[in-house]
Amino acid sequence: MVERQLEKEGTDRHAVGREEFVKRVWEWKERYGGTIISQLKRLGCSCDWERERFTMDEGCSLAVRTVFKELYDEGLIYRGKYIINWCPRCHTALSDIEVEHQDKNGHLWYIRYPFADDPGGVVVATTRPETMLGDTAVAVHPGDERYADVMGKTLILPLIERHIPVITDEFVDPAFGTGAVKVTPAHDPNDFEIGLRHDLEQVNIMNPDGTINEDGGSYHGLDRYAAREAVVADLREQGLLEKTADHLHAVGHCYRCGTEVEPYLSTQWFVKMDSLAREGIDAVRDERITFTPRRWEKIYFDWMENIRDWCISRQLWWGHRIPVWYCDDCGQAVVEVEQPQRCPCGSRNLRQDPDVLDTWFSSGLWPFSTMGWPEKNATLDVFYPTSVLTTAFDIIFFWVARMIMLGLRFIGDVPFRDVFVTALVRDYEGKKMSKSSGNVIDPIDIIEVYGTDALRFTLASIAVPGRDINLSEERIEGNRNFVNKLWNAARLVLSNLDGFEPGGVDLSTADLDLADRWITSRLADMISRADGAMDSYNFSIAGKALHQFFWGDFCDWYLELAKMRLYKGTEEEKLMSQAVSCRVLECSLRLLHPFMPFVTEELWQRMPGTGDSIMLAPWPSAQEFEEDAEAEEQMSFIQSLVVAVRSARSEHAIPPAEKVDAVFVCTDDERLGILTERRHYLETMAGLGSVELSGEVPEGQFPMRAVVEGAEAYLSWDRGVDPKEEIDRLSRRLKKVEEELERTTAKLASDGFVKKAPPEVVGRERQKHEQLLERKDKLNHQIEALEKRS
RNA sequence: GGGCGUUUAGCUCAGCGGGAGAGCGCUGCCUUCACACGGCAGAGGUCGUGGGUUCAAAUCCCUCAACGCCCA
Repeated sequence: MVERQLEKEGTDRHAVGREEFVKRVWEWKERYGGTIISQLKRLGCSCDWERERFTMDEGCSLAVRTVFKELYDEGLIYRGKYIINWCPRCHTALSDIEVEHQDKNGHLWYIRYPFADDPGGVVVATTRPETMLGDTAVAVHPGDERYADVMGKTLILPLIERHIPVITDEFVDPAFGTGAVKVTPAHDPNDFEIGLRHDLEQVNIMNPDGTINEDGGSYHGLDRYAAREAVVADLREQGLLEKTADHLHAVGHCYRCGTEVEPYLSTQWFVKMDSLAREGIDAVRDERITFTPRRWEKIYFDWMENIRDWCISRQLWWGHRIPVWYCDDCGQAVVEVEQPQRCPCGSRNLRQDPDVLDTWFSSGLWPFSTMGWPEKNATLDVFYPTSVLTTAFDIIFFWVARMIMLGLRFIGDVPFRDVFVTALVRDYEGKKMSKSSGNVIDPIDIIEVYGTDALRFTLASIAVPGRDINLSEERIEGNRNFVNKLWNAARLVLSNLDGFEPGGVDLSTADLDLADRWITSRLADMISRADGAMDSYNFSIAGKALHQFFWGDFCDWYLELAKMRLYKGTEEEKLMSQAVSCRVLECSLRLLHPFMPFVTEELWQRMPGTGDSIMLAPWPSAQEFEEDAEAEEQMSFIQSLVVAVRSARSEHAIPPAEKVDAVFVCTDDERLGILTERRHYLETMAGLGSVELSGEVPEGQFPMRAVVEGAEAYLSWDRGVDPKEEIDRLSRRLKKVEEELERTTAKLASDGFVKKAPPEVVGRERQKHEQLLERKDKLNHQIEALEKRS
């Protein structure tokens, strides 16, 4: 960012100098570094802010120097001249993973290299003709018979006129191009390896800025792209360009600035990876560390098993300076944690290595450098290892793998137990958000419109492990409505607490109403589902369970029924209802708190008998509530009748305020008893006038009818209902029942099913079949009765 | 080239061996004393294609197709 700023000012870091540049980066950091922290705070993240750290802090710096020295003394850090990835714009080396590959349409140029002594020559194919200026051999596969007679011959490198040998190497793919490849040890990683095997000269033809140097002959001074055109033009003129073909190939780009990366021969510092990687692999293989979802472990293994030494030096000015000093007098390199005063040879002429370390080198130490390491201390003892690291997949290589390796090496234990790989938040079309495509959603903007609670609940409830999130505003809006629902439900509960004393009712011994027992049981069930989901990082399932419980059970049924007792009940009924409402609401708030921290805190503190902060309240346990199968079954029976009546009313467009008269018929005494006891539930929830309960089908008109499991409803409305419409309505229901019956009949008729399926599955199917038969029968009777009368 | 993921209601996605689901959108009714950012009811799907395993497949295996991602 600072470099971009300088560019706008028409200057660059070389012009302002190292000291000034570093000063400006610090200024930038002071001004904008707080952005992410303030975003986290707006999101309601309850971190221990006193422990906030920055990678360039002095403590981290000491850890970095200590690690460097230890690894150096052990021989795991070394300096050498190798092919690295070079960014000609940043003027620095990059590690392998800092290079991003993109497929590009290029060309494959076929170039003839003439023999030195004979007529003819060898044709090589290349995607980068300009690098031929640095060629020091041509290679073919040793088994390639086409080239059997040219192996060992000498060629003349066109344009440069250098004599180069034809060598054989297993690496060459006979199927690619002509089967003969040019070898440029200083400008291609594979050629570099070939060069070492065959002791070839390494001719570097490029300057650090990507222009051709004096070893590039007449092309000296041209940049690499201009040089390519010039080389191709000259070859064509000399008749050495055999042909040009279109070719798609991957081109590496700098992950910071996007410039095409140049494989470049230079002296850099490296970390030997094999032993570190092996320990890192073992830690995951024997499950001292577990990834969620598990499939990321495979990605981790693939990378760790094919890892190459890590180039850690950067020719940048911002970062931890490499703790190496070179003696001007004896040439020795001195590696120390603190700046040495003199060289072991006695000289005081020491110069520190100008390079800095890869930022991921210091980041890799984060789990312990932030806890005061290398000093032994209580923080480290208590908090290392941490329980879970949450991150996105694109950071597994950069950071997670390195934290694991360095943690194991320096602390002797894994830095964390679980690695939870979160989904990536993409835009509504599933595109990765990026500044260049302008589809970035700033969480702060969303928060301004919908609130943090809605955003958090949305992210959590669509976070399914292993799947990316397409974030759309509609979805957030829906959850903003849920926050609103929560607020209003709480308002209802809190505004009806006259005479209520927290703790005044002992719910464990109280004589609870059916609705109370039912909601408590539902709550217990929801808690255990949510708990299980959270344990396995299934936030989506947990969020849905909470949403369904709170809106679908608590608001739509429990509170509607509670109103009856709150507004018109006896003093005792009112108290009971207040107590249960409060208890369920309070518990819901605690469960919802991780998803919606702000609204739950606000409401919780308004509730009677709660403490200072919901953040300090214990997590609810399903054991606090009783699962009550009987209450659930009775309630669901009543619900089905209510829904049946409401359907009939709605489909005949009877206004909600109008009362409907009903006779409910149950042949089963127990069910009849339930209805008798809870007739007021039916009255309130279904909008009924006169209600009669009976063991027998009633005489009379009853133009609306309904069948549910175990009961029938006969309804009439004083303003009349068209019997024809009712016949149609019931026939539609009948059709559905008959369709389902066909399926169950076929299933039960199958010998294989009855014999081989588990008995409980067959039993369930039989029961379902019986119920469908009963419903079909009753619907038929009802339709017939209506037809007779019309 | 190697690997991974996705394909289910108009849209966004859950479900991953025994009853096709949610949210949004849509249709109808409702200014009911917490909430119209609401209530009630409803329409809508041969679960990408073609095979296989199984008594049973959206769910497991294989083929293909489309889209996306990672690595080389």
